[in-house]
Amino acid sequence: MPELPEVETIAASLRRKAVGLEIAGIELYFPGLLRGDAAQLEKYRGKKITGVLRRGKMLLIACGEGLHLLFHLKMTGGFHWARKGTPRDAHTRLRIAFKNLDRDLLFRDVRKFGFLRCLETAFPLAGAELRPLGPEPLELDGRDFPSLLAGRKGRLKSLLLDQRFLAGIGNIYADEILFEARLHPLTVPSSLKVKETARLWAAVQNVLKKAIAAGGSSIRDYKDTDGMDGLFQNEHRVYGRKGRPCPRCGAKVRRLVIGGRSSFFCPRCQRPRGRRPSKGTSPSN
DNA sequence: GCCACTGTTAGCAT
DNA sequence: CATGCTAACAGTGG
Repeated sequence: MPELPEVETIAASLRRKAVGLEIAGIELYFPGLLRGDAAQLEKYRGKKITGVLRRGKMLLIACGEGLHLLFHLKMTGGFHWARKGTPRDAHTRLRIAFKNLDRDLLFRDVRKFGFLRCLETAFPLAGAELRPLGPEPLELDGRDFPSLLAGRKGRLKSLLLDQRFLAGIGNIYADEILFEARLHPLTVPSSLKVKETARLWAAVQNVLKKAIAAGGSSIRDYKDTDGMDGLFQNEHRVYGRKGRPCPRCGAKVRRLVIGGRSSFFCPRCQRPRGRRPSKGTSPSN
């Protein structure tokens, strides 16, 4: 589910509605969610939420005294508020109750890929989960972008999905970025010309900013913290649009499997150039 | 029922 | 090291 724009939307919402609340207790319904010792959760009782950060696709809830809750939502994780006493459904993995509040914050995750790590450090960004991440795409200086592509031999689509390259881009936004930049997903990154690199950088910025402004993309599971859908799916130009006309030239959008991921692109606007032989299968639908 | 597909990435192979 | 494929899980749709 959540890529950078969705996690940013969730973080902003929690920042507005959860900062300042005092944690009354945390209930863990699915032990597999927690990386680490369940006893750590006890330390959060009585702590106030002091801030909410996003790093790549990860969400960091700061609770003072160096205590942080680090969530990765993976494919289907998400938060929502529920009245105290509302029965949890089968996919609710965690509940956070607050002092003097009649609503709890619930974490749901159908596929159970998500995780929670309790960090007890003033420098959570240096931890094992966050340290390997590449730069934040919306904070990086564009002048530093070209060097990130130097010597990269794989496929551009796969590189965009590599969180050590840039943090936060997932399958939807990789395809939308490549379309906007008019670059074929199989392009060899190190072969990009100066102008193509500039187009790619601009596309990264534009697509992510527009998606955040729209509250992210809701394809099937994603809802924000208040149960609202994002709107950016209405602006998708290639993702999930196989066989439909390219909004730029009218050619039929094609689908390739690259690195096991569906990849949608316009065969006319995104010409194969500097491309390596496709190892992707040719899906029949 | 079976098969393909899904917004992620850790872990393993090459 | 860099790159590529797949399994982990649960649900949906053809």
